[in-house]
Amino acid sequence: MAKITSVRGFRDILPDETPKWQRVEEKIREIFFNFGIQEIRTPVLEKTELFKRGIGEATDIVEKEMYTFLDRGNEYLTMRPEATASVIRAYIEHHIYEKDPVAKLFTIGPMFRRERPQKGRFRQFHQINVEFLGQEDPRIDAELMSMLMYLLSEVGLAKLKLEINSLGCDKCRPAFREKVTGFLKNREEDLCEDCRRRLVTNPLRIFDCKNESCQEIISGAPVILDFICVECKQHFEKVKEHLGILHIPFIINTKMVRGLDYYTRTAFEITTQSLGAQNAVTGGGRYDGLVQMLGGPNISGIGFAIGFDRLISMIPDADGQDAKRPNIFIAALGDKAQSFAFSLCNTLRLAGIRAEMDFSNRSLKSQMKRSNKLNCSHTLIIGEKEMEKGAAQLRNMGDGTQESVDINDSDSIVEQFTVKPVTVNREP
RNA sequence: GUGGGUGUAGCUCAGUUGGUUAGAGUGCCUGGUUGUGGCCCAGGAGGUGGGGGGUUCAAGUCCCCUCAUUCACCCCA
Repeated sequence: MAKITSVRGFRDILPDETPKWQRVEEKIREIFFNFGIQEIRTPVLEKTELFKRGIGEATDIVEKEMYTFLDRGNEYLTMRPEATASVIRAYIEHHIYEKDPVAKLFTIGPMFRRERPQKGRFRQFHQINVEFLGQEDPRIDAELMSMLMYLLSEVGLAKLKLEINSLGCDKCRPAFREKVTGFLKNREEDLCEDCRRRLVTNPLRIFDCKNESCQEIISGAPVILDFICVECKQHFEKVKEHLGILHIPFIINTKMVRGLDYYTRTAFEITTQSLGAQNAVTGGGRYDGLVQMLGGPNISGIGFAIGFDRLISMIPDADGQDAKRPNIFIAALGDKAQSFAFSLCNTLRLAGIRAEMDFSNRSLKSQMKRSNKLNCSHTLIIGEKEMEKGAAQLRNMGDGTQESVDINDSDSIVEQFTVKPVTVNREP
């Protein structure tokens, strides 16, 4: 029979890697807890319309990267390419703003975009999203970014670069957009092929172009910060001020624009070296018009997304951080001992002890080897002799010492391996 | 969607200008003690050379097609 392989761009995360994912996720949840951010879980499948309206019809994501299909009910559905639109949809649908004027939400899960896979880019990838809703105060922008920087350093990333910019609002951005378009129209012939196309579809993206000649042209282009309105300007000033208060280093990148249409005012991106071309670990920004655009009240919001896969690939391996719990391997020799061990193994597990055994009834040497390989702290040896005497040999795999234990007194074995519970006082 | 690289054992990879039984390390199994792991030693299993076609007396090696993968562009987290 021919092998069935996974779908292109969809990968398996194997047992070797999952402890790292768990460790990082645990750390992140802990930080979110301290910052008062609650988890929300939304479906992977949404109506296509949600993303068309939320992300923007003319964006690359919507135009050519979404997994969209006509459902049996004659309705277009899409595997979510990002999470913000879904979270806002749920926020509106369940009237979360009625319960509390401010909502701090996070979600973790797979997203889907049909791009050509490469380093740090998969068709199913994972994001950690945070959305702060109902807060227009620039301090929340600073709070969000400082938390993000803290979070990334806590999970082990170094040499992070925070870049910020303001994209203005729907009052001032259109004017700037026109200004830029006008400026670039005059130099259209010198732009690269892609940028000539962008001039029509999304002129602001030309700022991002890596082509040298385009960069040269754009360096003389109007700067958005000179065009944003007084309110946006003040907001941006306050954001910078409060990042300073929290001692968060940042650089202003007036050329940074975002790829999704819903962003307004504050936009930011954090990059590192070690990722190859996909150097963006995380990015985000303010989206004050999005809630309304999706049929809700006029509520402001700001959020970010971390590329979980990229994050994981940059974090050094645990190296013993996944602490070995006391555990035991039962080496049973002979049929009688094997069936006794089968039952004992279960008893130990039910008592909360990680226990393993080998059903093969192989030589003691082989079973010892396996115990060693599994990194067991102890091996309980039960053979014919032990079955007769009712006393097995408990070998410490660290120092090689052995002691005799009563095999019918499983309670005392359990006691030896039980970790003393640590009491945690957590405010309700 | 565009361009380049790479597909040889479970894994990481060698393999000279085409040449006879395709190798190493690691992992796996067994043995070196009547029933004691790690280190060491010995032996063993494991390969349709990604797939298909072609050139040739002869192809893992050269050519074409195809698939997969990877890096970059694009785009983004």
